[in-house]
Amino acid sequence: MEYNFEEIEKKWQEYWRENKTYHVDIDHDKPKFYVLDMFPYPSGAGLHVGHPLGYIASDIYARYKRLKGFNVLHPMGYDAYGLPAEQYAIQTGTHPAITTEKNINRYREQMDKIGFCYDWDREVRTSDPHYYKWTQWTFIQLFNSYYCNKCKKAQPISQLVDYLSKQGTEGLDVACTKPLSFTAKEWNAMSEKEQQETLMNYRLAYLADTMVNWCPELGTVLANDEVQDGLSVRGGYPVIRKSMKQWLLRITAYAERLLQGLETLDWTESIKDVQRNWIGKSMGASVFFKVADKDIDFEVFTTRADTLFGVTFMVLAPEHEMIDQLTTDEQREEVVKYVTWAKNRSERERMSEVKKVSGVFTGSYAVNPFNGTRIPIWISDYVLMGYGTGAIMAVPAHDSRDFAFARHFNLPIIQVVAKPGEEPSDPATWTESFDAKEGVLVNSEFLNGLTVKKAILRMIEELEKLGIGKGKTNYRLRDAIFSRQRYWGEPFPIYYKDGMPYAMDESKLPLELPSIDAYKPTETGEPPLARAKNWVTEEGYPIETNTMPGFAGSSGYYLRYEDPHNDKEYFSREANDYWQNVDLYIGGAEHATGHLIYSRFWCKFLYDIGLSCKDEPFQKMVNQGMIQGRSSFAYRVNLEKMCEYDVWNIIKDKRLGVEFVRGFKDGRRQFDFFCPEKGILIEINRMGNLEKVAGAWQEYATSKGYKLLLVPNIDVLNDYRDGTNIVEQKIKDLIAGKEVPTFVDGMEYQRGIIFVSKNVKDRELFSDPIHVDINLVRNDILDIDACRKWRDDLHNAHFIKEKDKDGNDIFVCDWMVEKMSKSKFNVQNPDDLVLKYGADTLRLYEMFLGPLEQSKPWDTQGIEGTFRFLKKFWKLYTEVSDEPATKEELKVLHKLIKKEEEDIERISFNTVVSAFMICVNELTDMKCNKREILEPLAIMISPYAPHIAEELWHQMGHNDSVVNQKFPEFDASHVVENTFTYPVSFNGKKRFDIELPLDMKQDEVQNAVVNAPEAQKWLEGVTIRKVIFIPKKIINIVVG
RNA sequence: GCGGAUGUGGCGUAAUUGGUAGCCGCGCCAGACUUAGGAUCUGGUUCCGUAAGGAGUAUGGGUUCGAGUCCCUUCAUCCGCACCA
Repeated sequence: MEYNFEEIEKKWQEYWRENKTYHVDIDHDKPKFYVLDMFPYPSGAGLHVGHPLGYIASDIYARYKRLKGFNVLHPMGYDAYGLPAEQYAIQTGTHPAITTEKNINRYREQMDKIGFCYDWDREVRTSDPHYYKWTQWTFIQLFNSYYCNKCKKAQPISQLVDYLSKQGTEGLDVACTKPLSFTAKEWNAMSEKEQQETLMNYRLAYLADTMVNWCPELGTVLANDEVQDGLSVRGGYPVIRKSMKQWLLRITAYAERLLQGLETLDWTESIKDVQRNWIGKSMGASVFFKVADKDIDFEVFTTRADTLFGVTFMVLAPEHEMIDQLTTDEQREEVVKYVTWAKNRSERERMSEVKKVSGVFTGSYAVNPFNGTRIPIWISDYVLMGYGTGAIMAVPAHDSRDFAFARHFNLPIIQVVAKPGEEPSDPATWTESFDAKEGVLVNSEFLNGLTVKKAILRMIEELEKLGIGKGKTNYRLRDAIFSRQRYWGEPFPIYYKDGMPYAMDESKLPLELPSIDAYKPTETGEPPLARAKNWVTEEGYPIETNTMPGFAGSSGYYLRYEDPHNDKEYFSREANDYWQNVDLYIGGAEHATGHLIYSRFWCKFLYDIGLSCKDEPFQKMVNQGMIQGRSSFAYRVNLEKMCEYDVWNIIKDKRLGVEFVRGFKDGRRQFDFFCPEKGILIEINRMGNLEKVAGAWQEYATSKGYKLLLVPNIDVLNDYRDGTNIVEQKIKDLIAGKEVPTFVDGMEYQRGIIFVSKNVKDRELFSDPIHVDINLVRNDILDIDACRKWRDDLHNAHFIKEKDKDGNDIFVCDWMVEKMSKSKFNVQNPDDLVLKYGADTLRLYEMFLGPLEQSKPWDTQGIEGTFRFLKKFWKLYTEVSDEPATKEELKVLHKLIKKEEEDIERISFNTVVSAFMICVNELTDMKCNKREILEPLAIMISPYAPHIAEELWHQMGHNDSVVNQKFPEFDASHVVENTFTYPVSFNGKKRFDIELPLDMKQDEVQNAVVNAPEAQKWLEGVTIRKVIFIPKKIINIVVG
């Protein structure tokens, strides 16, 4: 019987659906395992072969764990809110829900064909009110919480209100936007509105005026990770900085926990590094500097308190609030000019002109607290308001940016750190700063002689003693902007009373997204929700018109899968106690600073309020690499270049008896070829171009006494096609002194693209590669007929072919690895492959391609190999016998059991496919058809190729699903050997093999090897110095 | 500039702890069968060399009886971050 994958796959997909094979429930008799794929956004383009890579890997892992006795949670759903559907809505008026639904159905259809073991009963969609009810609910909890720095967790805001009413801000240590200071009396005297305003300083979800990334084109605000190089990641539209009232999440409160938590996670170092970098913790000191002749001071943040004696100027960011106070009257005009200029620069300009030094002097001086030196205070945009205090102490000797600034404005440079063992030198002679992370302090009074590390500590000590500074930790992480001026997102459960926001009562949830007439912002620039009718509470208070960003719904989705139909709570205690967090999370690495950090924050908050039993969402994560496309190119002839090339081949090297030169120039005139001896000028070009210049050039030629030959490209091409050699004949006639018409109209030129095969000689001199559809190419050989039909403009294309070794004409294409994309005609669609080879082949091949984490090109041909393997596998089961298996057969099986277990556990899926192939090759050679081998083998391949496994399992007489079996136990006794074939090396170079019993002792082994006939040749004339014998590994004889 | 990753046949890769470099597959070569195919099967396939043999895991060096693997140097490619004080 043939391997009919089409029938088999359809049959079992239906069976699994009908029998709810993949439905899971809490089962306290089994350990749980949670395998999750990153939440997909259902884009309109559907899946290409790169998308299912991670899904197949997680599916294999999930199925494997199930065979190993785990109760495996493996759900799938959709991150259904997103910009593309909304952009489409704006353009066409189609409700984004309709577009999204359509895309989801397409995704689902594609996924179903691949045979995943998702429990679809648990599917969630972020745009479903049953789901976003809990997104809104979580937002309310964030709104009603603050972060206590002492107990290091979120607390109810009511507790803070209580505290403030009793003690004011005295002794308060909580996360806030700005440190405030007031007494209990003052607090109690505040109006309700004032109190609400004050609380905004502490809430974990708060409303504030912020500089945001505003994208006018998209009409919305974007998060930092949604902007790249001043352009929106989605769409590539310009982004400007703008101040707007926005909802923010106080993620900065969790900076330290987000950083520390990384240590407990089994993620790649590179992703952890990206997150560490994003959080950007730096430990240093905050120092207050007094301003000379004024009774004010200002604060700077530095990580290098040790270099305080090297400070020769101060720099403030142009947005610094004290600029006005610090600017002297003489400097005012210039300062205002500079600040205005700096503030109006776009983020893009500022970033692209990083190297340009600009700045202005305020006229004021700060005072060095230790030696009283007056330090000029400058303003420059190389200092950012958003980091630290927006003011720095500049140490030009040891900071490259300060150095550049000092040199530009001629400010002094003082060296305070010397390289260990080196004398300080004159900074005036330096060409760059010495960014000394290690070294010994000099010119620094009480710090002299200390190492950098010790000096920092000592300086902080001194600062604290004087009460003008203290050790401080700074984070680069910013609070997450949580408002979007869009329609297609979760509405905020917030209404406004007296201009102050209030959270709705939880009983009002979900607050459903209203329908509106158009999806654009209003004429007055308000978000689309402002178009909704009656967008007010029952009491008539207006409801927030912003919606939540994409990461709102995707931050806690993995928890909802644990209890997706719960109407009463986000998820039940019971479900969460059982399923806990995700054990294995598979997805791309591109979410490192977005989803993966927001989810961790979300989780930690839910942990703090006692909802999630774990404070990290994804215990182990694997980031699959990208699948790249293998594009095919045909070389397209550049007519000009080719014709010149052809003619040159006729005349070069005195082939026609006279010398020609290429590229002859006379003044502004330039000709392709020139023969000085006979005075012949030759120019090759398009007919049209030749006609234009013919008159003038003829005149020039006549005046010089030259003969002119203008050759239309077409003549050269005709020579090429029919070998008439008219061009050659013309040139010969000219040389012979005959009269030749300057140019003769050639035949009618049929416009058509000319292609040239890859290995045609000198092809690179006259052709350029263009993409051709990979479906037209097989083994790099182009199907010319198909290519002609592919595009209208190729109907009459001409192909210059080459010969293969049998003398057949073929057209060879070149290839290149690049991104898989429609425009490159290199997209492989999983549906097509499933149709042609079946899902099992596709699954195996995607894994076989290489290590999951690595990026690799998709080889269109390679899939045939795995297809052949499955056919070979199928054949093993043709007639299953009940005879007992032989020792060798058992050994083959158990080798595979061990290999598969070990490799799946270490996420090495590609090597398992190889191992299957080796096993099947060996069993085929042995003609093995024993049930004792084939039954466990069917179970073992089921994670990879579930359909064929299920079919064969049933064919062998079983009525239950292969999915519910147990993974076979490895029995080491089947693989023990009593002999080993040792490689014998001389001086580390392997010379021959020798089979020896494993229990042989060193001296016996030595004897056997030295006396082996193959060894004699290598022992001749040398002495044995040493014999290395490693049992079961190698024998190495050192001779000399 | 900083940080991370990767570099092995024509191609994708394998070699799990320092122990036979190139498993498995694609492609290619030869053969068998054939209704002469983009089917199937068998054998071969790192490079140089007829061979014996030699060379060989980006580069140069080191440690070791032994290095793709460990250490140092340089180069290339990819990714992330970037006036972050």
